[in-house]
Amino acid sequence: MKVLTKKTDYAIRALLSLAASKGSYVSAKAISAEQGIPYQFLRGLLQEMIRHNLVSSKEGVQGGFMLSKNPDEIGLKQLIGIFQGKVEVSECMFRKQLCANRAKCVLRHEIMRIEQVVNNEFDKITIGKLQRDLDAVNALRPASGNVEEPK
Amino acid sequence: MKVLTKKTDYAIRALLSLAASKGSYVSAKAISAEQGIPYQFLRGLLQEMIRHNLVSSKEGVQGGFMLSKNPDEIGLKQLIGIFQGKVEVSECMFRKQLCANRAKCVLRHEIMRIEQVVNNEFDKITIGKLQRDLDAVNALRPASGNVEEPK
DNA sequence: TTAAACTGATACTATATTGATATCAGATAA
DNA sequence: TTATCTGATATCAATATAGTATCAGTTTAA
Repeated sequence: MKVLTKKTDYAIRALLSLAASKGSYVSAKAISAEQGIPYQFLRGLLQEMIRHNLVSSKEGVQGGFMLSKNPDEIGLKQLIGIFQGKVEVSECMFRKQLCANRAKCVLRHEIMRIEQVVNNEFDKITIGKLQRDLDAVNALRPASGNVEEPK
Repeated sequence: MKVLTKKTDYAIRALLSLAASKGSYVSAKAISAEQGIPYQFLRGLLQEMIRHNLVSSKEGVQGGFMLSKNPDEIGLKQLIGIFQGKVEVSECMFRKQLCANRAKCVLRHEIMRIEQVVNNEFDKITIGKLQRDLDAVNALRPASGNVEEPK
């Protein structure tokens, strides 16, 4: 059971790159190189994030992408929602009718509680928070800089 | 992001059927009919659960399956582990080397906390607990019995 | 004024996972 | 001795995931 797919993972990293270059446009090519994300794949993710108003873009030379929100307003809950679909227990929940099986409904009740907890936690993890955590880590081990990419 | 796949869902229901017939063997056919689970699919799940010592079987006429553990000792955490793989953040976690990207590691730290919370919660939900919840529900609305299966 | 550096949009492909079906061999009870 | 079961596999379709390719259009700067 993978919690984060590549899409979400890459999206987070891309947003961290944008957050680090606050105020200026960063090209997909630059993000791709910096974060090791397949270029065309990344482009798709960026387009998706434009559609959700997380980033804005500028075409042409010197163009690229920029955050269109405060990093603290971009939470993992939303990103997971965009790239992996809303966290849900099972399809059963979307049927407007009573579950065919009572057991499932009992289960559902239990799990919806967990669902809420998980969503709350994911919501608390924002790009802003990750950025600060990242800075803290880098401050502790300044020698490694941002290289040290193991092959 | 689906929390429970059909496999886990079906497995839970099958175990509830077995828990309800404590002490006697229940055939896959009976479970299949009772819970609306595709017969051969269910058989596979039951075999898998035998391998994990959750149920035992008896071949031949009047044969079937039986719980080989106390219902309170079968938790969702284990079932999810069996049918969906252990809850994990991303593949990155299994690499014995440092993550290529620092951000991912920061993220990982955050998410491992959630992972723990989720696992603890899932562990608390056992077949025994669901069975009791189910009984409580049925006691409240005895009129509906165990029919009322919407087509 | 045009070439290079960009994004927008979309179509496509490969692989893995999920959900499900089919078949045959062997055990067991009536 | 046959109908009712499980054991063990093999196969398959649908969907999701991950990644690639292409072409059109925009913008800057030489």
